Amino acid sequence: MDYNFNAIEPKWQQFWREKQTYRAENCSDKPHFYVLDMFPYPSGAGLHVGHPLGYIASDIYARYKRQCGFNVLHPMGYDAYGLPAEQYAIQTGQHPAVTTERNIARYREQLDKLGFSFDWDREVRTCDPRYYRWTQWTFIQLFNHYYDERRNQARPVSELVARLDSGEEPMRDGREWSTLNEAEKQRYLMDFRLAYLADIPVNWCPELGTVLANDEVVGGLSVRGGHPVERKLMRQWSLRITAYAQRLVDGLEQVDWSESLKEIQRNWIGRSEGAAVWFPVVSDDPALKDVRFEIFTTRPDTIFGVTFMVLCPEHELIGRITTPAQRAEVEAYVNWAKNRSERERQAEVKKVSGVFTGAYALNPLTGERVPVWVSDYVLAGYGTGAIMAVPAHDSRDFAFARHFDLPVRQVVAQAPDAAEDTALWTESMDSKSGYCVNSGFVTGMKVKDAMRAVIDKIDSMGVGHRTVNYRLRDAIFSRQRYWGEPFPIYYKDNIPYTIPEECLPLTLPEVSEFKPTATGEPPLGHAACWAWDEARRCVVETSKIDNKTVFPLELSTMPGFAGSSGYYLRYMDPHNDEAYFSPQAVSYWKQVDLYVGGAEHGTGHLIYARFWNKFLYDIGMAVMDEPFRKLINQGMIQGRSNFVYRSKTDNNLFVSKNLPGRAETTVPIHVDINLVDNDVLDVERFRRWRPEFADARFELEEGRYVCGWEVEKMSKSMFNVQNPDDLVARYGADTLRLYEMFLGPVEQAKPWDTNGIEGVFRFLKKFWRLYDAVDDSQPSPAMVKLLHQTIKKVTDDIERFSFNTIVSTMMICTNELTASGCHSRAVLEPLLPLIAPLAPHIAEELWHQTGHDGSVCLAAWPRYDDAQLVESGFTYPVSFNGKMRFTIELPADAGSDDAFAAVAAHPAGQKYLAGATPKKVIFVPKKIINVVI
RNA sequence: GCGGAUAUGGCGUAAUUGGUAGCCGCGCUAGACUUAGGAUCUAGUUCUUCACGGAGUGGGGGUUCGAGUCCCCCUAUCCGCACCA
Repeated sequence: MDYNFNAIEPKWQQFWREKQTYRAENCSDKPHFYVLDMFPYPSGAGLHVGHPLGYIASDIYARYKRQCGFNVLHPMGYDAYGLPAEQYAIQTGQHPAVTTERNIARYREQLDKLGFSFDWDREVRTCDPRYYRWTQWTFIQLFNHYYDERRNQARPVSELVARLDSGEEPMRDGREWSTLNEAEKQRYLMDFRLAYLADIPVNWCPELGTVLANDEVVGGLSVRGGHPVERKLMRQWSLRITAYAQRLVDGLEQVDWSESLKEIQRNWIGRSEGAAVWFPVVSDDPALKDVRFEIFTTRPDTIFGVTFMVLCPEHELIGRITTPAQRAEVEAYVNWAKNRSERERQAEVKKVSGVFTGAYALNPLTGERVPVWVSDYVLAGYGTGAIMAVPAHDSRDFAFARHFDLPVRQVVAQAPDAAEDTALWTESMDSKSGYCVNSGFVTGMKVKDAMRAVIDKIDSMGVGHRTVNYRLRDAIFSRQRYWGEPFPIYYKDNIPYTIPEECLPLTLPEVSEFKPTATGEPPLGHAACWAWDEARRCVVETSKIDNKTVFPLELSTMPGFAGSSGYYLRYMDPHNDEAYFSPQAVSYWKQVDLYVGGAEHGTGHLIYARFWNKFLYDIGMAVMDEPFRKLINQGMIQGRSNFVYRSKTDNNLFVSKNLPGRAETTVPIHVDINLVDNDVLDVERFRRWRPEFADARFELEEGRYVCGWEVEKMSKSMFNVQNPDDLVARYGADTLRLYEMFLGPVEQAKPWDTNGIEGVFRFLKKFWRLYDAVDDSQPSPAMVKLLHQTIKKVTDDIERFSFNTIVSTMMICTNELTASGCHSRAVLEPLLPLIAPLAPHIAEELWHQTGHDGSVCLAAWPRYDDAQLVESGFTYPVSFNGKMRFTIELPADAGSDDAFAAVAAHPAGQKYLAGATPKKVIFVPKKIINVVI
């Protein structure tokens, strides 16, 4: 019988569905294991071959663990809120819920065809009220907690209020708590809440009525529509993720992630140690008597080289310190800087700009007067928005000093007694190696020692202290969008209050339009029913707002990362209507043991989810501080485009790639990769592809038209998108699964290329044929050894996620069994559980054909036997005195005399034994031989 | 500019982690079988040479009996961050 995947695959997929083969229980005697994929956003385009790469890898591991006797949780769901569905809604009026539902159905259909072992019973969708209820609930908890720096964890705001009420804790700004009214108290508490409302500079596009991300603005105009964009302060919800910066850095030590991804996160968080120093303003004006700037520096050792100071254009002190003579110029500059988009500013980094305020500050260590400048090379969002400029040892300060002709003073040199460095005529010396010079009490010290000494000094003088700064910013949590989670927030006297937890979910209301309102409010402003009745505790018509008992609800919605930050916890207990997840469920599964997904989420989802989890840990919900124990980043699948070459002189003539006539062709033209097989063009289908090619003629090489190719991004416009459905229809899911793994290491980025898929398909057919006539004959020792080698290799490879080599190993095994005509049940049967994780359908079918009941996907993982492995000749790795090690191959019947001789004959043996035989050779098969000389 | 990674046949890759470089697959060459196929099987395929042999893991140096693997210096490509004080 032929290998008919079309009959086999649907049959077993149905079998698994009916028997609920992959259902996970929340309690079991077995050890638990949680394998998770990053859930997809169900886009209208459906799955392409890049999506399943990670899913296949995780599925292999999940199946393997199941066969090893683990209770495996392997769920799947959808990140269903998002922009594309909403953009589509604006264009067509089609409700995002409808398109999302349709896309999910299509995704599910595509996923089902690939034979994944997901427990679909646990599916979650972020747009499902039964799910986002808990996203809203978490937001309320964030709102109601603050970060206690001393205990280093989130604590209820109510505790803080109690301490303020009792007078145990003074207010930070020195005011008296008991004298404040409700609004003032709430405003004060807002600076502590982990979810807080604050004025934040954003890119606001009045025409589009929305905030735009930096990458949506070019040259001060919106990418979509080309409307002007202004920098504007807007009240936005934010999450105080910066409170967790240190723990987010520290937690990386506990997780098994690639070093490069950890490094990406460390850089993103950007921890830097340094000092905060106060520079008092020099002025006769009594109003400025106690005014001082706080600066942050990582190079306190260079404080003796400060020749000027720079404030960011947004700095609050600029208005107060600017002298009348400079006022007009400063205001013009600040204004200019303010209206520059983030994009423009970044594009013109090398252009030096700035203006002198007329004011001077006092260097607290030297007592020297230095001018204070304003420039946009100092960023408002980092440190204190003010710096001490040391042009000799900072390249940016150097550029500024050269441009405005400010003095440059060397305070670090390669040697303590070095002459002044002429290199400083052209560039700064930023290196931290060397010695301090011209630096008062630290002169002659090494830079590193001076850093410590200066910090100690400013600390004792009371003009500064040691401190740590982070590059990480708080996460803006508001979106002026419809298709997202509504905030469980209403406003009373402009003060936000949370909806009572029992009233959740606060379901997304229907709106008449998905666009912003005429007054520039988010789409929820169109909702007829979007007001909160405080007394009746329910949502009522917007028209009933009276600000006495009925109040307006928040109109913006949460961003995409809200729903994806805790979904992995919900899978543990997805049907729970009483809680996010039960304590029993979370204390059973604990955390994700293996997480598979793209590295592009390194600075987004993977940071937010860790923050979310740490917060839930602090409030006693999660039981682990880190959510994802091991993480594998699947490499991006790029497209492999094909090209045809059109003659310059004849529009209908196409020249094959390797012909001399190629030189006389135009730029290569993209051709749909579905018309190409192994780079050979199907000329008939090409003519039918588009009317303009109907009359195409071809200059062929050896009767074929060979296309050119190039690796590009996978995109529709390049006709290089590969749809997995086509390949499943042609080769079956098992072949596709195997081939995606065979392509190369999972973690490596690689172009999609179907050129090798035939080989994998051939292997499965060959494997299938092995089982044509299984007999009960005694296998030869060589075949037994082959079996055990295969088991060992496959087991090792799965454990180290080297899935591409598993396929090779199975191919070698199949080739050898075929070549020696082995059909022995004793060898063939154990191979089936072995291949089941990779190609579950064929394994299942053959398992039944060899006379088994039940599912091979639940059958025990085969064990290898060392004794069988060494049956017929094997390799001894050898070590000399535990130091040297090398491999000697010996026949199976070799005795210790042969081992002595082999060691002595080996180059290493000749050198270290000098012709003598070793006294003793200890050898353990497949391990080490110690040679005693 | 800073940080990280990678570099092996015509192509995708492998190498028991310091021990015979090129497994497996694609492609290619030759052949077998054939009811002519996008089927199956066999042999060959790093380069160079008629051959013996020689060279060979981006380039250069080093450690070692022995280096694709470890160390130093370059080069190229990819990714992340980017005026972060």
